[in-house]
Order: sequence, then structure tokens, then C-alpha cells
Amino acid sequence: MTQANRSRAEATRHRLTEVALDLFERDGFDRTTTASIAAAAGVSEMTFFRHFGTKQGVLFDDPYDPAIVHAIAGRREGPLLRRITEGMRQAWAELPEPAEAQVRRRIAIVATTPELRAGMRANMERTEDAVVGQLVADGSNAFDARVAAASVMSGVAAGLLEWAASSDGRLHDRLMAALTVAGGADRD
Amino acid sequence: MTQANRSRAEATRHRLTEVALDLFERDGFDRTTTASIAAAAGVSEMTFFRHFGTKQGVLFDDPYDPAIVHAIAGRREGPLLRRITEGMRQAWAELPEPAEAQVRRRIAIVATTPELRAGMRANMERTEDAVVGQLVADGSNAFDARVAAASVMSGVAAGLLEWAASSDGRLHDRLMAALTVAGGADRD
DNA sequence: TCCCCTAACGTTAGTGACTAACATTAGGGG
DNA sequence: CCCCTAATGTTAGTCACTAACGTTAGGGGA
Repeated sequence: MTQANRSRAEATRHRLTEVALDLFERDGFDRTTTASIAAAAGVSEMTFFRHFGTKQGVLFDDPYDPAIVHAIAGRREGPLLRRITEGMRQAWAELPEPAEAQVRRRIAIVATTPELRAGMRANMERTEDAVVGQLVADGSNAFDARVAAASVMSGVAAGLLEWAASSDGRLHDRLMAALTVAGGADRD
Repeated sequence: MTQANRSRAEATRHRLTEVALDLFERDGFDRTTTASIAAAAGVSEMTFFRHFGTKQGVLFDDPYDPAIVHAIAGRREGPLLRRITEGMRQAWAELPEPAEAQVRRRIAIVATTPELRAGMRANMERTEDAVVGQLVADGSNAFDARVAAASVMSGVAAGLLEWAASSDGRLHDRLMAALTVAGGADRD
């Protein structure tokens, strides 16, 4: 009852994503209109917006937060930067590795457009808020927690963008490297 | 020759900024149209866009970078995070303190709208690029430099947003606190 | 002081993202 | 197999932003 036709919506959504990625790669994000995406997927423009809200939405479709928050909870040793980066390491280890090609494809598109790079950061705000909430619950003051969480999130985002753009190395390695630097230690 | 009527343009620009800030504060950023800003300033809508390019542009009007880059140059001791935060401390000390009320007014507006928070980060990309350039020139690899610069810039941005939103403390103190946390050390 | 040149501004006509209100269809559950 | 409702369609807008071209105002050189 509450969710009849579940698969039809999912099919449309999947078709829209595929078509959108193709068009973004071929013509660039700016030169692709939402109308053309909808047309190529065989639906109306409204349907696109019902599924993704914004044109950028089709590129930012994650649900990671809970694992990260869980891995940070209770961790109370060392400076905030370390606690967050260590937590993210642990969360990453416990999560199933996502389809690397798929991820790279999306981030590569994001890397090419300033508007999208900003959007990526905006998208991480949700995760950032969750991290801040947990740190405050563990006794940190809100200001420090916010600054530390924002630092790490943006550091990681920057690392992912560099990875997707310069296409060297594996996702896992680059992520670990970014976490090391963002944690305050250098490598080499 | 090359710049007749310099003062007329500056006057218009100044009028637009004042009026825009007033309207943003009164009605919110989203509910203020560029048309209404232009009308209230007594010019056409086109003139607004000629001066600021985008609706957000009127809020992001800085020129800080050179001092920061200069303060980072040559600094080669310690991890990247420290070198950047220490450099920013030094740059801040050498620069004339900006009009605090003016700054707070703008950032307070930015803090209230997600779209603008993202825009603030996008706006710092220019400074971030400059910092990365200097670090690479000083021998760092590009990946680490990018991650570290992004971390610090976003940490600072987050700190400024918290400061303007919760209106406690002085700009200088909050900035220093943010730099401490973003540098990898905690306070208290 | 008085033109004159050009920066600054205006007008018009458009594109494209996004929204609201209401009508229609398709497909799974009873 | 029909019915109910999620999913989609239609229409008609608003608003940020752009391009091309026409108009004015005000400061510098005579």
C-alpha cells in the first residue's frame, strides 16, 4: 500500500542517473539541460526534479553518515582532528568498498566544474553536522567540534577531487593519504 | 582616458552593496530578487550584474590572498597543517584589522543560507589555490598540499560562520581559536 | 569653459533551473 | 481482475543570468 510501484520509480531513477552521467561526460555539466536529460530518459522534466530536486542532485546520492558517527562515538583520546580521521579510517574499513569506477566517474565530473565542487562541500554538510553532534555529545565545545569536522571533511573532499582528476592511485590509498594529512601528520 | 567616471561606478557599486545587505537582512537572501535590489538602488538589473556577476557576488568582495601566500613562503618546519595555520596567523597580524561590524554583518547573512555557505567555500578556492601554489613551490607534493590547504581554509570558514551566527567573542579571538584547532592542537 | 569620447548605464529578448496546482496513468495488492 | 494510489504528465508561471545593441553622462583635453 504505502509503496506500490516501487520498482517503476527505481527504474526511472536509475535510467535518469545513467543518462545524466553520459550527457555530463559528453557535453559538460553546464551545457547539459535538465530538459535534455529528461527527454533522453523518456520522461518529463518534472519527473527529473521529483527524483533529484536539483540538477546537481543526480550527482550527490550518498548515505554514509551513520557508520562514521558510530566510529567516532566514545573515542576520547587525542586532539579532535585525530579522533575524526581515525574514526573515518575505522568506518571505511567496516563498510563494503563501493564500486570504484562508479565513484570515480561521478567525482571526475564534479572536479571539472567549480559550481559542482562547491556543491560537493555543501553535500558534506549533513555528514559534518552528524560528526559535530557526536563530538558535542562526547563533551567537546561546539565551536572546536565544528572547526575540526569542517577541516577533515573538506580535506577528504579535496583529496577525492585530486584523485578523480589526476587518475593515479587507488581510491583506498588516496583516502588514507588524505586522512593522514588532514590529521596533522605528513607522509613522504 | 582608460578610466573616466571612476567615481560614478564606485558610487553605484557602493549603493548596490548597502541596499542589498539591507534587503537580505530584512527579507532573507532567497526572498530578495536582484530586480528589487536594482530598483532600490535606482539602477537597472543589468547594472547589478555588471558589477557583481552573480547575486552572491555582492557578499563576497575580498582581496586577501597575497599576504597569506607571502607569510607561508619559506616556512618549511613542521607538518603542512601547522605551516599554513602559522602563516595565516602571521598574515593576520600584519594586515590592518578590517571593520569588524561590516564583516560580521556579511557573514551573518551567509550563515543563514546553505546556498551561501557553499558559496563562501567556493570563494575561498582562489586563496586555497594560491596557498597550494606556494607550498608546491616550496617542495611539497600537490596532493598533500591540496588536502592541507582545503582543511585549513574550511576550518577557518566554519569558525567564522560560528562566530557570526552565535555572536559571542571577538573576531580576532575566534579566528585564533579556529587556527589552533585546524592546526591539529586542541585548546582548553 | 566647452565639446567629445568613452565608460557607465539602459532596453529588449531571450535561456534555463526550478516551483505550484491540478490532471492523468500505470501497475501491484486485495 | 479491478481498484487505489504512487508515479508521472501538463501548464503556467518566477527568477537568475546572458547577449546584442542603443543611450547618456561626466571628466579630460582644447
